[in-house]
Amino acid sequence: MNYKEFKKIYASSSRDIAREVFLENRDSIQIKKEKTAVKNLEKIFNAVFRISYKKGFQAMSMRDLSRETGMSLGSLYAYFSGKEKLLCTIQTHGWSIIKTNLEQISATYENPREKLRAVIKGHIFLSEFFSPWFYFTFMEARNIKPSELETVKSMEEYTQKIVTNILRSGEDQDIFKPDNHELTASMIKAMQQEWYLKRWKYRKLNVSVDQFADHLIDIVEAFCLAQKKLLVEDKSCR
Amino acid sequence: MNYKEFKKIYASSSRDIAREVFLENRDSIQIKKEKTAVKNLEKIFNAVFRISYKKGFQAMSMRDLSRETGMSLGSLYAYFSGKEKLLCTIQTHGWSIIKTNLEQISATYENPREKLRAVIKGHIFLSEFFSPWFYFTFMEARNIKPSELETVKSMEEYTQKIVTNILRSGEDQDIFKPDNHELTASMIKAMQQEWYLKRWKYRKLNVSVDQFADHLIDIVEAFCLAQKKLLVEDKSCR
DNA sequence: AAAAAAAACGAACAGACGTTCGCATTGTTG
DNA sequence: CAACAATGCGAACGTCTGTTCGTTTTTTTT
Repeated sequence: MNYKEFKKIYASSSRDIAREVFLENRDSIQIKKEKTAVKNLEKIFNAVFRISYKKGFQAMSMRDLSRETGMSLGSLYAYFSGKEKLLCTIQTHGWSIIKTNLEQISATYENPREKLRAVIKGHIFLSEFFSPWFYFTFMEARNIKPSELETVKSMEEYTQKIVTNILRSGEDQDIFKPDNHELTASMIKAMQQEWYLKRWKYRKLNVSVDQFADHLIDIVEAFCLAQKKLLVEDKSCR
Repeated sequence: MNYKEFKKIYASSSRDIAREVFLENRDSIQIKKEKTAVKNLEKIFNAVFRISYKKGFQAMSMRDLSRETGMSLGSLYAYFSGKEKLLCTIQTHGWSIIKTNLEQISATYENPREKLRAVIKGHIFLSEFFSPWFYFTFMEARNIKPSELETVKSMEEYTQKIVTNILRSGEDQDIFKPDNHELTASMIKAMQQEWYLKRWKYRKLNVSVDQFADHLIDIVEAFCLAQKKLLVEDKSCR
């Protein structure tokens, strides 16, 4: 599967995401009409991402946000009870996007090698598709208050566990070689994060998301596959 | 080389770093006596790192810094002309630490395989030793003003180029297999960064810096070494 | 088109921010 | 132990912050 095919299957617009957030927070949002609320939520999120990317969420003032969205200060507070709540909503929903999609992808495949490929690629393609959400979720994580922070950290551990488990079950079937799979999973995650944290670099290098994902999989398989399988190139599930 | 040996060779205290910063900025610092200045600079840097780690540099107020250092607001401004200057000084010196040490390590070895190992390990050991500097340099990079930002970005490219060049010269000597070395170097860097960005995770997993570095080198060599060399384990330069 | 509901507005407020500066304290020199 | 320089101090200033709320504008309903 390449990114183009991926997009066809998992297509969902930023409008769709805004609608999800609206339905989840209907009680705390003062706007009744779905159409109005969704339209403005979308505007708000995009503005937050644009400003935060440049100077960070803390440095973004509500007046910045008002200017960028074209909405007044008063209006903004009809959509969120405060700046803190806004941050928290984006964080929570960001993780929910990652979790939901990754679980679905993981459940689709049985064979560990295929599964590993699918999950690695899936994560990268997701981060490409929801780039601002991923970037924001990572970079602004430390700004949320301690009570919510535990939720976020457990999410982080959860997504890593998915990869660890694949490696472990692959080892049981003699497809992957034995090793410290927690550590390997961490490394994989670090390389996946690279894609959305340093996107500007790869645009400059003219590296496509497909190239990046394939390269990462090559590295992982060169290390993880049991030796005897190493020289037998399996192009079938590429 | 392991971390313990590394520390012996490259030992320098946070006091030493403070002295370097003092000597570099003697004209903009109002304090004349080296002993006083260095002592307080050290206090200031440590306080900045502690606070910034928790809530970020932007969110740190000068009153926070005053409280954490035990110095008055007025005193702080004798050491730095302003908050912006403080950020800039730490950023600049952080990169200088990385660059200077990495160049020295790189120059020590000739053989590409040894050189690659030394540079990878060196970077990780450096980041362990100067952990707050590395973390701060990465996480607060986007807060510096655009004019200085180019300097920082070129530093980033420079340190990556060191690895790219090793891979290239290794390919010429048939030690490494041909590939997109820029991309591989990026991946290596991403994994190196993982160590100082997520240090809490590895403390929890009980993974030592030596284990981490060795694991990373195993991954890199499994992928980079030319096939015929792959099964011949070379323990000599571990 | 009148009445009611929903949404948008932005001046105003209290508090926190970075920075300054006149004065107090400490350390050094003759 | 004066005299002086060096350093430390924190109240005070203007600006910017997040947030509120009475009002106006827009949309929907009658």
